[in-house]
Amino acid sequence: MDLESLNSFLVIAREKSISKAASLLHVTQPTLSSRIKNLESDLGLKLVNRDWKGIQLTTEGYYFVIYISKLLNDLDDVSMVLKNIKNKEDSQKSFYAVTNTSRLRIGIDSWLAPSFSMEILNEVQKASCVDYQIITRPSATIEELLRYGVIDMGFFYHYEGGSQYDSSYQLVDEMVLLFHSKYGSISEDLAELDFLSEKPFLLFDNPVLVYHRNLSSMLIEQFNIERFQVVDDINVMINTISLDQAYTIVPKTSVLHLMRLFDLNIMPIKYFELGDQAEKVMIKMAYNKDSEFDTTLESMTRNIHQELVANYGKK
Amino acid sequence: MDLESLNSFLVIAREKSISKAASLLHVTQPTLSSRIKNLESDLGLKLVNRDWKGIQLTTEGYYFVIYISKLLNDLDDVSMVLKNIKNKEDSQKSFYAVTNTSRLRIGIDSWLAPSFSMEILNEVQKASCVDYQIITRPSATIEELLRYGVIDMGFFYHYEGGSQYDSSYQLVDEMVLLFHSKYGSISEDLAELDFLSEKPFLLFDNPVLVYHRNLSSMLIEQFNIERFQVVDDINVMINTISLDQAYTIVPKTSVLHLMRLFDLNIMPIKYFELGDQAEKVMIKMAYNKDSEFDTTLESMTRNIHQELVANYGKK
DNA sequence: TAAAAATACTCCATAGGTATTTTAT
DNA sequence: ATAAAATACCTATGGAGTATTTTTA
Repeated sequence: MDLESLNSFLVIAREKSISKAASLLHVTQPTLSSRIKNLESDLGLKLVNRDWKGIQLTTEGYYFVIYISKLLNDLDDVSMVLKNIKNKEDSQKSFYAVTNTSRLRIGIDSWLAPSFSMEILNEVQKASCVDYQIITRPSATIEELLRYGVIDMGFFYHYEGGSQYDSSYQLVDEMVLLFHSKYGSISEDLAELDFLSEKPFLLFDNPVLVYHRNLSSMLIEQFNIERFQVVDDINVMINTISLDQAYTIVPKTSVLHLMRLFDLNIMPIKYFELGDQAEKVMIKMAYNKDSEFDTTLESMTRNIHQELVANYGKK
Repeated sequence: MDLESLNSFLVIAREKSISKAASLLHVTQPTLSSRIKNLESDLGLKLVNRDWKGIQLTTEGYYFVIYISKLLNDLDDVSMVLKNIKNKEDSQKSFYAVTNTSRLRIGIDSWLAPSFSMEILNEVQKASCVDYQIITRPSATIEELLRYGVIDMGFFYHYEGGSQYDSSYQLVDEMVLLFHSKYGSISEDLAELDFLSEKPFLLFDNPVLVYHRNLSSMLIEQFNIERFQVVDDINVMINTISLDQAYTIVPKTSVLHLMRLFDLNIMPIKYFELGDQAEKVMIKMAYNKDSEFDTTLESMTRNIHQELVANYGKK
């Protein structure tokens, strides 16, 4: 699987014709033909249906386009930014700030960032650390960056089977059920909830959120969920629920920053902590022992952990 | 630039040695040497500094790692999801929902989604359209997906030089200055603001947000901003400002869903609409004329546009 | 001198081209 | 018959290997 093929696939998807795409890309038709053939065999599935009038995307092809187009755009953008750093000296000042290597780098999982960044920023401020940078990425990437030594501290969801950290603290994140506030306060027994069958379950379509996907599969079986609605952004999720179009289950921390709004009834959403009725997820906080900030990091991580435990409770 | 090289670069970055990376990747040292050499010449810059003890990342190298690691993870995840659709039949039910082709697909820019999704979901509900999907991506991707015919309707920021749409409505988004509420209500004259020089400017480090980058460069020149803080997530941005660690400027729509919290003083943030003092950005709403939903789309888009204008004003 | 990376050179795998066949209407 | 994609086959580029040299503490 190479970038050239991925781009070719996008052009083919747009033109709905290998021949047209070929002339646009200044290559021959058989070349493109074999490119997507290779792509398909790499993935182990058909991306397009061939037909004498041209081609059309398969279900998988549609799904692939939606992700690949963002991916290639992202790559282009990063390359462009890097090239601009070198070329344009008028943007130097601001990009120096962005790329400055000597600052403290803290990575946070994108779902944890809305709530955790508050305690983290507070602690950074206390340590009177002026040059720092918060990097928000999916958990797997945060773990990787920590291993690479590119970030000094990381806050992320940890799945079983992941690597071990000696220099880390942890925190348990439990699941909460989110639903429209017009439904009465719910009892302990989930099976009694009527909207579980009336409304669709809001499924998070983000390939990156492995744990959410696994969790969903589990729930679907456990509660025999039949109807689904799909969403890929937490704000859209919140809006969907507040319009009573669906219900869902998320890790508590991802909506912690919103709970005050739920409680004050500023947002018509209620939540129910599932406790042992759903699998919990583990949050890890680790720092890089090889970092130049080593001693500071140790105490910062400990303080942040204490702060988080105090604010969000449970172990 | 190919995926193999990008992955090799990550392993080299982690191992801080070409030789070690080579043995891990089961290739020879000269092979890897030439791979990153090619990568560097593609990008037109040095990613690593060579030295007799091994290699270390340049400033640009650091920046690149942070983006590339997410990018490759994303690609792996998408491939994995697609493979799973085919293989595991137990996840069929939920993934059918995700990949179902016949539903109405609506794309929204990630920054517009928190506020716009409310009106859009409302309209979808009114049209009693049960099978729909909201796709959240950067504006450039939304435009592309619309052109590909992969989504039926799109809401995105439009930059000059972009393509034209006959089937579209538009809306002007103006800039707002965000700062801690402890500062008094500000006058019309930005030059008088004391915190403009006291606090750092919060820069959004997201290569995807071209318009924000351009805007920043403009402001930096206009107000001669010297100090910067860097952020890559809107929630972290809000938290930073509410801790009075910085101020910033964003398109109004991206914080519309939070303004009520600012006004009610639930969040200690004030905003000031910059009006003509900063360049405005254009929001486009377009639909796909070739879609099977054609007639419905026409009226839906119009209704949503009316609704948005009524709620968020100005043209 | 030693450990790492760069260079020089060779080879072969494969991507891409040309010519042709297949397919479906 | 036609317009598109697939197949067969050939060619040549460039990626990967081996052997060697350069670099610097």
